[in-house]
Amino acid sequence: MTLFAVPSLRLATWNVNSLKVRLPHLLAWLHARTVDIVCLQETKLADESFPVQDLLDAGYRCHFAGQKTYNGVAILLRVASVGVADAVIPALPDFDDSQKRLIALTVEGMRIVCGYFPNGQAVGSEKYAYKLQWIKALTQWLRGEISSHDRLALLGDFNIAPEARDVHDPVLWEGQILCSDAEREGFRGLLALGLRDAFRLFEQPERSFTWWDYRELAFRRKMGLRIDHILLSAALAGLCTGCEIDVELRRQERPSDHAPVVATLTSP
DNA sequence: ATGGCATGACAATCATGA
Repeated sequence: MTLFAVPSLRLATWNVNSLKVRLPHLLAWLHARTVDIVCLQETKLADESFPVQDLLDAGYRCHFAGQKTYNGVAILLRVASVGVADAVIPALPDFDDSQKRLIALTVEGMRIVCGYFPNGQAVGSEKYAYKLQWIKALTQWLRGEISSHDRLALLGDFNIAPEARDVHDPVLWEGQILCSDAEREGFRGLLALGLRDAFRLFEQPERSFTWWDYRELAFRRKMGLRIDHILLSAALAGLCTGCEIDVELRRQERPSDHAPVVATLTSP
C-alpha cells in the first residue's frame, strides 16, 4: 500500500531571511535536494513580487501570504510528486493580525501548516505578549485541525528553543527570549495536542542547531539555537524515517542565518 | 560596553531580527 503518489516524501522548513536575496540559494537547493513540500518563512515580499515563475520553472507550485519588508510565509509543492492543494488559508483564523505569519493547505491527504512565530524581542515586552497570544491562538486553532485531520504537520520558525540541549550555552540563555519558561510551555502545549518533534524521533548529534547569529562568527564557533521545527501528528510520525538539519546552507556565500530542517515520510 | 551583522525602506540612518 502506498499512501502518497511516490514512495517517500520530504517535508522541509527554511527561514530564508528575504526570498529576494535567497532565491538563487533556494533554486540551487531545490535542484540538489529533492524536497517535495517546502515551507518558507521571512520571505519579506509582497504577493505581487513573489517569484512564481522562477519556482514554476524549477518544478514547484507556490502558495504564499506575504507583505513588504517583514514576515511572509510560503509553501512550495513539487509538481512531479504531489498533487494540487486545497483548503488553503493565508492566515490564522479568528486572530486579528496584520503580520503575515501563517499559511496552511491540504495536499496528499495531509494538512500542512507553515508558521513564522513572532520573535518576541525581550521577555516582558509588548512583542513578547503578542508572541504568547499568537502561540495560544495557534494552539486553539490546531486543536480543531487535528481533530479533523489525522495527518497533520506543523513546520516553521518557532522562535523557541524547546530544551537546554537545543541551546549552545543554556546558562547564558536561561530565561532569555526564545528560551523563557512561557515560550517553552507554549511549545509543550503544541506537543500536548498529540504532535511529535520529528527531529527528536531519531538519535541526533550533540549541538544540533538551526540558527546562528550573523555576528561574532557564531556559526564557526557553533554558537546556535534549534528554533526551527517540524512537528508531526501521530499518524505522520509513524511514517517518519528521518529528520536532518541541512547545515551546509549556512556555510554558503551570503547565507540565511537559518538552516533548513528536512523530514522524510515513507509509505509502509 | 546592550554593540557586533544582515535586510529593507530610504536616501542618512533606522526598525527588526533572535
